[in-house]
Amino acid sequence: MPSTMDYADRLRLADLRVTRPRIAVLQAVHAHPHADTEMVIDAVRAVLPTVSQQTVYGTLHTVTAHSLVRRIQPAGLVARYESRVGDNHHHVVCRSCSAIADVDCTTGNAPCLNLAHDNGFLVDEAEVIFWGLCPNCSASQPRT
Amino acid sequence: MPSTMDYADRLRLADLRVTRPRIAVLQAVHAHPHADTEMVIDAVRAVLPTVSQQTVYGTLHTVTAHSLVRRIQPAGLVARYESRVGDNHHHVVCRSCSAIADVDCTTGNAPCLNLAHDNGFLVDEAEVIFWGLCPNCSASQPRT
DNA sequence: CTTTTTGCAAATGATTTGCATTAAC
DNA sequence: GTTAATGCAAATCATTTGCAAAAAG
Repeated sequence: MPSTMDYADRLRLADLRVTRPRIAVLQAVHAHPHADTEMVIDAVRAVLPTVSQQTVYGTLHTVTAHSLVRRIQPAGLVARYESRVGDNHHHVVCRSCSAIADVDCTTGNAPCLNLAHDNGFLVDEAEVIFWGLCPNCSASQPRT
Repeated sequence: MPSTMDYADRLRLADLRVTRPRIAVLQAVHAHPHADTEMVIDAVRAVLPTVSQQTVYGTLHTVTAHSLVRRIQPAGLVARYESRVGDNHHHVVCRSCSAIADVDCTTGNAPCLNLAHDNGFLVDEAEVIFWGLCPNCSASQPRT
């Protein structure tokens, strides 16, 4: 697992100033995959109690823009963040409890990236979200 | 193109009461694919000027719940609605102007549904969103 | 020291909720 | 006549914005 030093280095590599709130945010996202902003705020404040909500919002925006974290936002849910970046993985989302899990790419080589007809769009990313029920929720809802 | 009568029939088939606002909402969604709520409100009021904003919100919710329209909400955008339902098609979204176009499914039959590992989730839908630049925006932004 | 980041407070904006009135069946 | 849908108003809630104070390089 990356140490505090690693996060400072990553910030420097991205030409960002190294601050305690930023390191705490990166740590929080790494420690809590798919956490939303509220959860990140809680985790950050466990280490730095005085960090403001807006700083966390701003920092998440900044580190997302510099690809230090990835933002995902399935329809109807608030934004979530994760530290796995640049590896083209996807997500399963529970319709009932909104739990999210990673899905490493599917059948062979991202077949969905091959558009039959792209309408003239210049496509740079294919985002796949699988919807369903997580193990817990499918157990409690035998048949809808 | 479906007539007013068709929309009434569809509402009845879904065990929904037939009202003028509902018919106007279904017409608006059909006439403006990928319209957001605001655009639907405008289109509805062009026909029925007194329909309230909340009625449109509520009606879109109701008809979505009964699968008469489909709701899509790419990350960072407001909810959009379309009348193509049940045909498992996907979308391309422009990062610059948020234009949306349909993408008919790619390699054969929804290959993305084959999860390598589903984490125990009971998956019922695979939603694919392609991100890029629409023809207009890629023309005005030669190279970013 | 200069520039960027932080914190505080207030604003924004899409969407939801509660309730009395009205329309569908 | 009953039940469900509409309209009005107010509330919610994630997220953004403006600006002065503090910290980073």
